[in-house]
Amino acid sequence: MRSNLVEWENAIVDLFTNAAQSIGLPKSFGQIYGLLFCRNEPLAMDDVMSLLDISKGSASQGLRSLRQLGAVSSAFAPGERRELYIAEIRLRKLVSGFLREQADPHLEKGVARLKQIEELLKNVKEKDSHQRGIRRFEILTGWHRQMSRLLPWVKMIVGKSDRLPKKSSE
Amino acid sequence: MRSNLVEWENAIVDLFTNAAQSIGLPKSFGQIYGLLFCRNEPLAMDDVMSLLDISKGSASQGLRSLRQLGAVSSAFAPGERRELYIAEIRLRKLVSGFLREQADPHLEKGVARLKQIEELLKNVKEKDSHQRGIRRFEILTGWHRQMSRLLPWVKMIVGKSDRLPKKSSE
DNA sequence: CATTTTGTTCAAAAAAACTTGAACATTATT
DNA sequence: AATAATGTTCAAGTTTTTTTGAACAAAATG
Repeated sequence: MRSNLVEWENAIVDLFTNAAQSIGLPKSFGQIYGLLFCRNEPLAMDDVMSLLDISKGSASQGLRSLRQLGAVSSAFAPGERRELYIAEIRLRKLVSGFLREQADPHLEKGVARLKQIEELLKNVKEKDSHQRGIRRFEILTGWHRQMSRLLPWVKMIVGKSDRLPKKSSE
Repeated sequence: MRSNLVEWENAIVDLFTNAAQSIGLPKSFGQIYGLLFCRNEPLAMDDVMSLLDISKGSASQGLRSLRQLGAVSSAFAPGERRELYIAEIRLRKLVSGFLREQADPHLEKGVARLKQIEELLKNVKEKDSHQRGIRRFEILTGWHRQMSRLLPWVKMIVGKSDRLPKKSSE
């Protein structure tokens, strides 16, 4: 990574770049979040662009999506016209934002799809096919229920001891 | 979807096609799993290819990966030389296979990356940067611990009432 | 052992996802 | 009001991922 950042910052940006990709987010989102995560002071979009060598478009879209995910929030500074950004570092918030924006919508689409399948099954004439379809429908319905139950638990569990004891004073 | 399947089967294949993509697996994996999920009898690779209109390569790779994920297993039938496949329908198995193959490796890579960051921090001369880096390292370590704790819970919770009560006899 | 059946591999083609940058919009400054 | 600063959008370009299919390997059959 060609760069403007110190070594350990680069390593962290890399770490988040990978993490982002592994949960299905673009590389640039990871880079941006990683950079903000490293810094104590809020950064402007311009800073993000120049420190990471990414385009205006990526920076703009990345910051917007990260804000929507609750992974980044705006900060204000006196005598500063530009919008400034800081990383959300509470894991609970990150996880719940991610689930809200990514998992929940899928579960909802799931309901719609299940309904559609149920409809289709009503028009099935052959007995065997119908019975087989009903069985599959029931299985999927069960899965859906279980996943719906799971998410709240995840949000809870991850919240437990979120904040670390502060060793180094800051 | 141009096809050889009945309507409701197509709808289910579609559902899994989407599900696969949303968890970062290729479309074709979803199609294959979806097809097997619909059927009572095991299918051969040939059947998968022709029923879904996908290439040999996709079928071969898809079946292999699905087996590795524990989402599909081989079945044998008398007087059949080809290998036959059936879908694993226990959600617990599906989830734990997915976590084992996808999440666990990332957590392990995470440990390595954290170690690397820790190393880099040892060479940091400026006090401020060092302190900031240490703090970030601690946060990441905490996150890692929490995620490691979470996964076993997920595997547990999804297992609870896995099998549905059988309404329609089959 | 030649042939057929079944399955794997992998380079090239196709498709999908991401990034860029220039044009546009909006709001502040002079 | 003109200019400058900041931010958004989106078509086109780039990169990455997925799919295809032909060549190859392995095992069964005649």
